[in-house]
Amino acid sequence: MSAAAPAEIRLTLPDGSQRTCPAGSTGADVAAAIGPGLAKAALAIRLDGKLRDLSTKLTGDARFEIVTLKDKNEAELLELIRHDGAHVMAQAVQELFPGTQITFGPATDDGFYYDFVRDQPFTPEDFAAIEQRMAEIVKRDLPIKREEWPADKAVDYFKSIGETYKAEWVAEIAKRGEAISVYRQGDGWLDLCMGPHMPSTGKLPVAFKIMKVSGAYWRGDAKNRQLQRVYATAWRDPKELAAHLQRLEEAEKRDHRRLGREMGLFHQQEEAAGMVFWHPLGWTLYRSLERFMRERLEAARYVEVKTPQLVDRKLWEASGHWEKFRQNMYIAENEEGIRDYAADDSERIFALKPMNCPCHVQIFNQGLKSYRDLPLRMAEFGSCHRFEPGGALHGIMRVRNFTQDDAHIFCTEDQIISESQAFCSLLQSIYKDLGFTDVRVKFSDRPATRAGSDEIWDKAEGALKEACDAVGLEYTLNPGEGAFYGPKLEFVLRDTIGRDWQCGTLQVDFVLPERLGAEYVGADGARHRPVMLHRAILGSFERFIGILLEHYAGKLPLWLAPLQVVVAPIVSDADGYAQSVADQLEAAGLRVTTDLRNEKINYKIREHSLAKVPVLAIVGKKEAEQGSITLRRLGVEAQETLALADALARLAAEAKMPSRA
RNA sequence: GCUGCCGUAGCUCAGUGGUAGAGCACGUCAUUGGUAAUGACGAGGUCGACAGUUCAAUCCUGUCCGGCAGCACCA
Repeated sequence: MSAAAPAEIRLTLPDGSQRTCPAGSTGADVAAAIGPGLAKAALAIRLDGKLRDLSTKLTGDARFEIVTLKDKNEAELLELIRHDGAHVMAQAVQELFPGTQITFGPATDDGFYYDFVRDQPFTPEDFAAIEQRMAEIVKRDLPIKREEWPADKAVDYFKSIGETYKAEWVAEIAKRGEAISVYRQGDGWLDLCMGPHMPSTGKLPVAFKIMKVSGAYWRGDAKNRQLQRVYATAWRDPKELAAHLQRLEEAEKRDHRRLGREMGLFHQQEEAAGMVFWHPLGWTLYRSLERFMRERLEAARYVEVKTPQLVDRKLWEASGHWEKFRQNMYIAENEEGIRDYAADDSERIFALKPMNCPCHVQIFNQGLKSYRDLPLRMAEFGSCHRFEPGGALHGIMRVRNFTQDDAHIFCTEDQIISESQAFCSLLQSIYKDLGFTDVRVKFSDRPATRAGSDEIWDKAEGALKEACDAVGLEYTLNPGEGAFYGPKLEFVLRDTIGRDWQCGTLQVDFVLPERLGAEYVGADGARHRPVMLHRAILGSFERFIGILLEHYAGKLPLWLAPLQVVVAPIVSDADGYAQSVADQLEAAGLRVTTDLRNEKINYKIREHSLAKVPVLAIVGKKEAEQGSITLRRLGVEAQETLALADALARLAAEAKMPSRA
C-alpha cells in the first residue's frame, strides 16, 4: 500500500448511505462493524459492482455491498456457490482417492464439474461417498484463504505434489504474465484459482448432488488425454435442489424420442442407425411443416429445385468436399461381379450428397446467367447423408440422413446486405410463427486463414451484423470462427434440458462459386463471380421437429398437430352421428378420426390425451339429438358444447396455417 | 470416435450358472358406460449378435452391433 493512501476510506452502501472505515479493513471487518448477524451471513463482497473475497482489503473509496445467500444477483451468487462446490468436491475426491490429480473445475448452468485424472473409473457407486465427504468438509468449516504466489513457486509446488496438469497450466498463465493465486482450504489442501471464494467451506449450502461422470479431453482437444469429468448440480438450499431434480424429471417426459413413440410419430432401429422411420402421423407433421416452409419461400421469391442423391466423386473433388469432408461421406462403390450385364460406369465412384450446394451450382451453371437474373434464390428440401460419429447421434436431432430446408442465394457483392436482411427477417417471422422467440444468434467472423480480400470480408461481416440489427436479433461474437470461405450467422434453439442446437444459418461464400466456375454477365458485358449465400431456417426438418416436440411438450399448435380431432361417441347409438361429424370436420379441412371402440369415454379421453390429440369431440345422445358437439381441449378439463356449424367454423379457423402477415 | 453405463415381451422394468416374470399395451368374451384406465380370460420372448469358459450360459469372459449421458465433431 502506498504511503499516500488515506487513513479513512468511504464506502457507499447499496441503500445510498455512507460508511467510513480504516483503510486496510477487510470486507469481513466492515460486515462485523455493521452487525454480528451480517458478519455471519457474509459470503463475499461487491466492490464497485465486482465480486470479491470477503477478506479483500479495502484501499479506497468504493461502492460496497455484502453478498449473502439472500443476494439479489442470483446468477452471481449461484456461481460463487458452485465454484466453491467444485473445490469442495475436488478436495473430497482427493481425500477419498489419493493419487487422483485435479485439473479444471468450473461452474456450469446448474452446478459445476471437475475434471480429474485417475486410472480407475469413477462409478455411480462412488457418488454417494463423494457427496458424504463433501458434506463432511462443509461441516469441518475449513477457512478458505487466498494467497498470491510467484509462478515458479507454484510450478514447483504442483510438480512436487504430482499435479502435472496444474503445473502445466500455471506455467502457461505465468507466460501470459498473469498473477498466480491459489486458494487454501484448511491447512493442507489448495487449488490454483482466480477466485473469488466464500470465507470457509462451512458456508457452502448442502444442496448439491453428483449427477454423472463422463470423459472429457484435457484442454478440450480430442488429441489429448481423456479425463474423468464429474458433474454435480448445486443450489442455494435443498428446496431449490429438489425443484431442479423435479424439473429434470419433467424434461424427461418431453424428450422428443419419448414423445415420438407416445404420439406414434416415428421410430428408429439399428438396421438404419441415425435415420428415421416416419410413421403416418409423423409424416403428416413433417408435411405440414414442409408445406408451411414452401409457402413462405415462394412468397419470398425463392425457386424450388430437386437435385440427385448420388453424385460422381468428380463433382465432390471439384467442390473440395472429397478432400475436406470425405470421412463424413457415404461412398457407393460398385462391387465386382454382381451384375449380369456390363455396366459402363462400374469403375466410377459415387457418393451420397452430404450437402446440396455443389448441385445447386450445377443448376446455376446451366445457361449463361445475366446480372438481371440475380439475386437467384434456389431452394431445395434436400436430403443429405453424413456419416456422423456414433457418439453424436441423438434421436432425430442428430441423424445421418436429414433434410435441410436449404437454399443458396446467388447474388452480387452489392446484394449481400439486402439479401441478408431479407433472410433474417424471413427467419425471424418463421420462428415466431412456429412459437420460438428466444433465439440465440452466434456471429462468426474471419478466421486467420481465409479466402477473399479484407475488403470483401468487411462488406460481408458488415452485412450480417446489419441484418441482425435490422430485425432486432442480438448476437454473440465468435471471433475467428467463420468458415474459411466466409463469415456466418448461426441461429441456435435450446432443447428441454438446456442443450443448444443450431438450426438456422446464414453463410457468405466467396469460394465455391470460384471452385465450381459459377459466373454471370454483368451490366458491363464482362463475366463476374456471383457470391453465394448458404442459408437454412429450420436447419433440418428432423432436428426442428425434435425441437418443436420438446418445445411444446408434444402439445403442438392445432395447425401442426398431425391428428387434430378425434370424434368419440359415448354410446354406440351415437356412432352414426359421430361418423357424420367426422365427415363434416374433414370436409372443413381438419385431420380427424373417429374412435368407435366399445370403450368407456374415460378410457378414450385418457388414451387420446396421452397421444396429445389437441381436440376431442365428444358426442352422446344429447349431442346427436341437438346436432351439437362437446369439445374438450388437450389438458383442459373444461368442456364446451357448441352447435356443430359453430364448432366447424371455429376449428377450421383455428387450424389455419399461419401465413405471411 | 473417446470415457462410463446399458441391451430380458410392443412399452416400462424385475430376475436367475440348470433355457424366464410383473404392470401396461395386444386378442377374445361380457359390459352402452357423460370427460384421464370396466372386468374376466388368453396369446406374446432362440433374454442384441457371434465366439469362448463350463456337464450346463440370458447370467461369467471377449469381440461386434445398437442405445443413453458427457466429451470431441456438427444441421
